[in-house]
Amino acid sequence: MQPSQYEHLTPAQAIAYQHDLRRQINLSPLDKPIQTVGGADISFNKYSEVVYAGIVLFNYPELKVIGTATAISKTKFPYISGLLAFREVPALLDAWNKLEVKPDLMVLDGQGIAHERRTGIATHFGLVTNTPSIGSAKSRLTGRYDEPGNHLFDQSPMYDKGEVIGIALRSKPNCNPIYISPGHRVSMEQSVQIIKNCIRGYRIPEPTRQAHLLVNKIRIDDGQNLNQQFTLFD
DNA sequence: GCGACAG
DNA sequence: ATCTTGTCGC
Repeated sequence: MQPSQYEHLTPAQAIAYQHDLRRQINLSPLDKPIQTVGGADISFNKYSEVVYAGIVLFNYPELKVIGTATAISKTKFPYISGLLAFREVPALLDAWNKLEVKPDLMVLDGQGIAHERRTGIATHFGLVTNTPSIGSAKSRLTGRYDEPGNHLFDQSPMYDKGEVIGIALRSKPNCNPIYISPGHRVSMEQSVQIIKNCIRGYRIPEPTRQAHLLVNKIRIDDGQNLNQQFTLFD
């Protein structure tokens, strides 16, 4: 199945595809230390099919920005809880394909295996690109957990059907936790450690945080261009 | 049937 | 997710 064809899938077909993807997940630990990480996110205007995708590359663990890539495309696939990847991955791949050099690992805004079928957007993206990936979500999709303590990096495991599917991590005191889960080709423990190394005083880890700022900027800029074009005619 | 429900 | 200013709390 080609991501460019996702918009033609029915929800039932998308779910069937997730069952297929699930069998390909590999959560064995990374064998080599990573030197670069990428953060990805998308943005869009309410009621619009236009999506703005962006990826920011950093060296690791210093986290200096070493590159970016963006893409603007359209999607017909609606937002359906549990099927987020079918809406966002195609646009992210457009940005991904523009990168001169691919990062050793990607951090996505959403779940990895902390998903009812273990196929959150981070897992989906990791499988499609055959790249190690981690999911860092701002809210819970599924799984039960006890609230982690209120100190930096306090954590609590998330369970679903008897297995640990993620970690609720206190990335900043007095803020809600973030939900970390491996996407593909990285272990649960490594995922948490890498995300902790990407926290820079904000609740959201730097890769995803910078990607979010980037896509919002290109979205606003794009809106400015539209107004500018109309202005040229009056 | 009811409540939950990534972005 | 997006629309948006001030405001309560650490």
